[in-house]
Amino acid sequence: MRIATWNVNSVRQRLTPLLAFLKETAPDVLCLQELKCEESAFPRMEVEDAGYNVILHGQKTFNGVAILSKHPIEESRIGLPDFDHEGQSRYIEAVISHDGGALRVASIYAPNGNPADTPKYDYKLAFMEALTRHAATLLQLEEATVLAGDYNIIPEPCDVHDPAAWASDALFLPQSRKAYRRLLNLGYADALRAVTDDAGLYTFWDYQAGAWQKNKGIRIDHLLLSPQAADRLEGVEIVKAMRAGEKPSDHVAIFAQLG
DNA sequence: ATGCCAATTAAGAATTGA
Repeated sequence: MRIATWNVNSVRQRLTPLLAFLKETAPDVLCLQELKCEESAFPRMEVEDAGYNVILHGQKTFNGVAILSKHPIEESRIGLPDFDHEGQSRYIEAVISHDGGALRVASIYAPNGNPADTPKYDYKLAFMEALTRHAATLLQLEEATVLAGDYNIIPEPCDVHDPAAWASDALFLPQSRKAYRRLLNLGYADALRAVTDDAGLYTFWDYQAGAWQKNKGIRIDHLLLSPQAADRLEGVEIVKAMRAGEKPSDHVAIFAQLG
């Protein structure tokens, strides 16, 4: 069972790379973020023709999340409980059935939060609080669960090319990192950190200032695994080559393989 | 310190992103 997450930065702009990705890597489940379109504009036919079931929560212009699955989608929820999302489509969750088992998967697009001295940062922290509450509830189900997506948080200094340059950024502020740790401390494993301590493993490179060419990246796309999922973890792969493709997203996909 | 680039909306430039 291979689960991937990818911030596509507009699913319509990224349709060709998306279909190529599905064909070449054949994920069992793919979580997408930043669709940047309403459901009616989502390329449903193309994705279904590629062999995927799809559920999504779209929104005009901004945000938007989806779950694509080769396997049946049994149940789903849109939005976090007890959270006023202010019209922003950032959370969708589904149960995927496969080989007689089940896997719960969430596709998450956490707020950026910049500039940090504005209500945008308050919203980021409020979202993380609501996500943490819900993640705690999900743990009580004692299921294999994967909380995947763009968390917009750099967990540790080893996850950013130049920690000092990001010190006052909403993605790397102590309160942001603390919110991420709080989520892990519930009992979730950061899939990448379960398999390696290596520094410099990034999932995002800015379009600007030659960030990709200079490898000035950050790690902000994460797969969080419940204990039942973490016990099945066999490997993690960041698909770095996607960033060098034609019309790339500024994010690349990351896979977790579960046995 | 700021822009650098990309996408959206909508018809030029503003907003958002990270």
